[in-house]
Amino acid sequence: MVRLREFDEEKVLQAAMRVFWEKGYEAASINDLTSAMAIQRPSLYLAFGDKKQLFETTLRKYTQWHAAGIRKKLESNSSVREAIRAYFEGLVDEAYDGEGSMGCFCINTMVELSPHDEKFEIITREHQMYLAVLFQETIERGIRSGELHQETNAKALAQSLVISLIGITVLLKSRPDRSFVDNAVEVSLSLL
Amino acid sequence: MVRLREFDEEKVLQAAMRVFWEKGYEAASINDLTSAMAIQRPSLYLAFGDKKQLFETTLRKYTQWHAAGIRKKLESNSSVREAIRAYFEGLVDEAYDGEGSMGCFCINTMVELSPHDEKFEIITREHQMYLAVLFQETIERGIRSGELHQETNAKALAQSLVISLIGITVLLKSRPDRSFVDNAVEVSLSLL
DNA sequence: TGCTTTTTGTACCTTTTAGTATATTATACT
DNA sequence: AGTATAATATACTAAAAGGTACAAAAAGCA
Repeated sequence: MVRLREFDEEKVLQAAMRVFWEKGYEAASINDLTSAMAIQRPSLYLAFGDKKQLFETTLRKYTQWHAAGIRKKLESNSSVREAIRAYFEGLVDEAYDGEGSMGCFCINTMVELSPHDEKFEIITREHQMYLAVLFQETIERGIRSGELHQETNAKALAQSLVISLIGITVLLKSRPDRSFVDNAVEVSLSLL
Repeated sequence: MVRLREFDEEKVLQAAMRVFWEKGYEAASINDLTSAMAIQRPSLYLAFGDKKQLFETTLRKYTQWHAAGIRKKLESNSSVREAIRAYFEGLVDEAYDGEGSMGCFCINTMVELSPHDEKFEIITREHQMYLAVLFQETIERGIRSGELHQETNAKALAQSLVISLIGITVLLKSRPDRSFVDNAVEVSLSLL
């Protein structure tokens, strides 16, 4: 029965994600969203619920996409050191190439919403924990292959890398001298 | 000549700072501010300019206060390792003692405003650079005293500590298991 | 073809937003 | 004491916010 959606749900959600990612939850207005999504206001409410629900949907999409991207990059290099180095250096390169990067939607949400909304506290925490597991598995692979010392504390090291990742991503927003970030990356990698 | 202010500028600025610190720039309304400051709306505009100007004033106050606090803590212990450890552990303790901590106003601003407003990009960048200098001076003191190796790269290490500080402060907003943060602190301190 | 059902577009609602006009009050100086 | 001056309080404005009512439109099925 009946009339079907005229828009591609996947595409409009991606447009909404981009708006929330760039502006944050509060600063993104419904008008910003409907413009970017190219749908009418009632269609938004009908298809995705209110602003908070739409935000949650886009954030969940983001965390899945983000985690998959990191996993792929970490698995793409047989050398664990090189894989992790490439990931960190890629982040930095992106930030200093032309227009700069957009940072991390999940980190933005941790700062803006997690302290005031338990739902987002949980979503963001679980994402960071998942990233830590990805790093840990990568480090354990390096231990098995003999690339890293047998006594390496994979879990603690992985958690420390997640902390560095967050710190770098946030600091990049203030556009510091590249050497600042390069040094920090080098020190972090020296732990491996 | 004439009628004098009925309010203590220092106190009301502190109240405003607290509002912006807790809620962020967008989510803090003028009503929130005037309530917390216990002044009337036109008094706010007359004394402090518009919302953005007031925000900037409170942020500058914050960075001064924050830097002075860190400096004092780092100088308060003759052992450099112990001073830095105490600082990081104090942060974590605060976050897990009862109601949790409020994070860092400057970091919040880096995430919310720096990407969209050059003025805040500069203020937040300079604050982080200043913190890095404070850590660097502390590390150099440790090198001079013989507590740290002569070959220690004080600058790079200090910058890495600032990155860790940011990462920990942000991650704490998602209330992760304490062991996560404890491990990351331990790894960071192992670099000293 | 016509009926049912869901999406769409227009227009609207209420509340809240940042910011201000104005009149009143209180003080310091003449 | 009276006057000039600045801060206060009340009340307001215009714009924008999030959200919705309702009628028109479109598609599957009888």
